[in-house]
Amino acid sequence: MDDMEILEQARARIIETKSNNMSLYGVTPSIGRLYCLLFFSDKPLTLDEMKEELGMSKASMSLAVRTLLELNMVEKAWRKGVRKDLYVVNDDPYQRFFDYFSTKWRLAATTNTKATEKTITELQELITNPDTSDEVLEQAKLDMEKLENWREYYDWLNRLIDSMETKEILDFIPIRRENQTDKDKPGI
Amino acid sequence: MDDMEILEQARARIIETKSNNMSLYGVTPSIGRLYCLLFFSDKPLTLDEMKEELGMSKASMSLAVRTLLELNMVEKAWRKGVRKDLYVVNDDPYQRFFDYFSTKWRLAATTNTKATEKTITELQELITNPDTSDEVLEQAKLDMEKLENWREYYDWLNRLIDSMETKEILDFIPIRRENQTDKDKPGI
DNA sequence: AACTTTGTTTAATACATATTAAACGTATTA
DNA sequence: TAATACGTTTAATATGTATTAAACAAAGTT
Repeated sequence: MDDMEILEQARARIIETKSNNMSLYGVTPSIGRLYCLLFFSDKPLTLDEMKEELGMSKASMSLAVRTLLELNMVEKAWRKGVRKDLYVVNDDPYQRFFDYFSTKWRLAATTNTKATEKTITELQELITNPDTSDEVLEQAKLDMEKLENWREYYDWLNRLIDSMETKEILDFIPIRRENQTDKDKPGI
Repeated sequence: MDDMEILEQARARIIETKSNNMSLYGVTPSIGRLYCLLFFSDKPLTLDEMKEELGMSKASMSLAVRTLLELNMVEKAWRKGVRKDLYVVNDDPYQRFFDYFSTKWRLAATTNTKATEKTITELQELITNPDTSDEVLEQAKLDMEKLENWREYYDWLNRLIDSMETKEILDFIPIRRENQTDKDKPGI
């Protein structure tokens, strides 16, 4: 096996693993493979190049790229004299992780909070209303307790997402730089 | 609209919102509805009761419950004299969140770390081998840099998941208790 | 042991989503 | 303005996953 084959095989392993695990970000393996293609590419790619490389249609590439753009996993690039749209990976895994939370999870937290608060208000009215039957009253009280527990959790979740957006989370879980050069090390 | 209808409608809103947002946990809306059914139920339910309530087959309920069990979102319950299996929700949203990370995300982090480290080793050999062609050598060096960046990130991700498993994350993002009773409050 | 009850697996079906070819709109070039 | 290049949308198809009925296995009851 020559050296080029070794390199290809090494990349193939990463692509295989990565494109499957990307289901955690809610994307399909084929979108994951596109991400990996861009990841290993040393230059921005066009839709035609992607289509060629992955053997898929241009329409698929267009949709896949849009998905990755929405997740902030790829970015548009620009090159003088090139009319076609070019794309490169956003090669910061931390940012990718944080962006995912500040879009998808934030949306869920917001939606849930709204529904929960509206419902809590309604239940409150039901509970204070003297016409409410005993059976419904008891159920409403139980539901209230559960929903307030959830509301508290969504508040916590929002603060967790805040800490990712502001990167304050890195104060708590610091990045351990590997090839730390001398000038980066704290002084004696 | 009588009080029972108001209660039902209130629950319906939560169920609607929640069962859709649960796609973040990688489960389908129908599994989400099952989770909500158990959430609002004031007693453990059997497969037959779930099937009845949601109008689905017993086989579906069996599969759905297993999925929720794997995610630690429901637990088996037991009642004297009841032969059928009983299930209740694990009603701790924080725990549910943490469990999700310590299973799904941990698995991804572990898998990716292994693939990445194995590949880094291979690339290292390729780089130190004097027979490697210049073209491959250059590519290998670029790949190395990217992969080491990722390895660092997986290390960070693992430590984040650690902090959820140990709940140390709550030292950084504390829970804001709402109906805090006097005895819970810190002394003067 | 024979008969029930309960939960799971299997194989078939229904449903949803990913993918594509073709039509379309828009910008660029000549 | 006509002609070309490019990306997106649309409508149809392919593929995969969710769901179910029926067969099966395991445990409980008589």
